Amino acid sequence: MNKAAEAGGTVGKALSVLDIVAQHGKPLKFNEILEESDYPKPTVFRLAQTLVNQNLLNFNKEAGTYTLGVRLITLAHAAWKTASLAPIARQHVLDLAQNVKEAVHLAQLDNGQVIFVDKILSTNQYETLARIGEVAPAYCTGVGKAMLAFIGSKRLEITLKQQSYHAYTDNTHTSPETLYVELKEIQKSGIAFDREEHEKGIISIAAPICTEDGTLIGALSIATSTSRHDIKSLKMFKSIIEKTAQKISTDAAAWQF
Amino acid sequence: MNKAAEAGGTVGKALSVLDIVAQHGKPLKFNEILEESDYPKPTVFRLAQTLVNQNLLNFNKEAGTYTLGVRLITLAHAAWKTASLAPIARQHVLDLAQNVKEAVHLAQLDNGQVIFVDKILSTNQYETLARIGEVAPAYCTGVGKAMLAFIGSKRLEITLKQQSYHAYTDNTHTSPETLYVELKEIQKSGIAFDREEHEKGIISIAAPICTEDGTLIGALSIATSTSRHDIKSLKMFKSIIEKTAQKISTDAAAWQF
DNA sequence: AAATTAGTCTCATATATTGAAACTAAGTCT
DNA sequence: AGACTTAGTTTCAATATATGAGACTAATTT
Repeated sequence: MNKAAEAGGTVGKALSVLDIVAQHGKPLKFNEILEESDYPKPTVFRLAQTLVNQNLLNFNKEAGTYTLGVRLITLAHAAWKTASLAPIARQHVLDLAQNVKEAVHLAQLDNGQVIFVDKILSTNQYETLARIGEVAPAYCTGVGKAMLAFIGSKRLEITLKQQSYHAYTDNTHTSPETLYVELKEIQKSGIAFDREEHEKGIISIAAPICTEDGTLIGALSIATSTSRHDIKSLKMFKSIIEKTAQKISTDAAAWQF
Repeated sequence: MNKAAEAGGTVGKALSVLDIVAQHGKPLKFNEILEESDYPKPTVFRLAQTLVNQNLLNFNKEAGTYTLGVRLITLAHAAWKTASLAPIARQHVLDLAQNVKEAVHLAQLDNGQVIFVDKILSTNQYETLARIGEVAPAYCTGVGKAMLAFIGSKRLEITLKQQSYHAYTDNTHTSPETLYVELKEIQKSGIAFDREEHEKGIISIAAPICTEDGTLIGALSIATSTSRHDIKSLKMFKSIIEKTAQKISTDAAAWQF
């Protein structure tokens, strides 16, 4: 289950421990970490110690629990600023959100997973902050499918295998085959839809963001609820979302990507 | 210069490379990393490779440059959600910002440094996002001094030594001695001020956030510019900022901290 | 074409990591 | 209480891993 953990190095093992803590999202006792880990007790113990020394993990002496360390937040700030599309795209994402008065999401692909690098919500503009960095599956989200469609055939082949095809709703793709058919359509139309595939009641329209030479760098979506829109009315946004994606693309090119 | 890098382990060395990339905030060539690093060429090379394998670094094959990897953003999201005060304090921070119509900052202390875990700006509510995770020195910021004053004497002693005492402005403390005198006052009053010590024209009033039993967990500040306020008028906010800190403290206690 | 520089690879050596087992500390049960 | 279970920590010899001087290659520069 730990994605990149099979790597031999010590660093990989340490990160697998970090992942375990991250995935649970709550303070974990040593034993809980141990059970999830593939490594023997003393090894995990030392790995945890190392991570604590490095401020990547935090050890609460009273409760005897581990949580993620604040150093990660510092690192991520730098990552977000330099390695993500977000700072470049920000103004365009804001403009789009203002324009359509709906939630706008900016995402990138990492290891077959969707990572949201920016989110602007229409109703409560503050909620946004809490959700940057969230991950979602690629095969059942608008941004995910938009990116898969333009990822290139070799990488797509690998990525299709990485997906879990869990049926979140009745509309979720449960096999690479049906997904592949839809991706072909998306390649033609340049636009992807999420038809309540990840969450009942939530739909979205998404467009890929590519560089001049066609390299995929991210995706953009307008997400809303079935109470306010349906797929038909989302199609109205096709033109504006494509234009925004285009603007982000040119800005990204200017700023060496 | 690399804080926790002297640790013997491989993980520490790898992180020191990560830090180098993070600190520069731009794509770095191998050689640039090498020059900053204390380790010999092949070692740094392999460390970088490992980090790329782990998705902590990103290697741009065309440009031959390294940037931070998106995996950090995912990790940080988890860290922010579980290990920082921000999600617990959020509503109170928002309320305070609405109330005073000035920027409100929420910070924690890590290794003698201030880390901003939440920021709400009065004017442009969007700018906030870009700055979470930013770090600042403790000895010349409102939140920093508020935290130092309540950190406890043994930890204070260590932390005072970690500060650089660089004179950002004419008002910056340049020695532990004068700083210590002010910290004593802050302990009495329970409130700290930034008198343009970090940046000319920027002042703030800050309050520590402690648990029931007096353990420091963070700090809160209202920051503004000298064009809108002076220290005297900032004192108006003493009561409201203390009340907010108190509310956050009780909420934090309820949610096991 | 020669010289310089940046980046990658090799391999004997040194070192850090490993994990079975033993141990301590802290609960649980009878 | 004392015996029993479980969680957390330490030891230490065996071993796998990381190390880095130097060699090599690729790409620039002179």
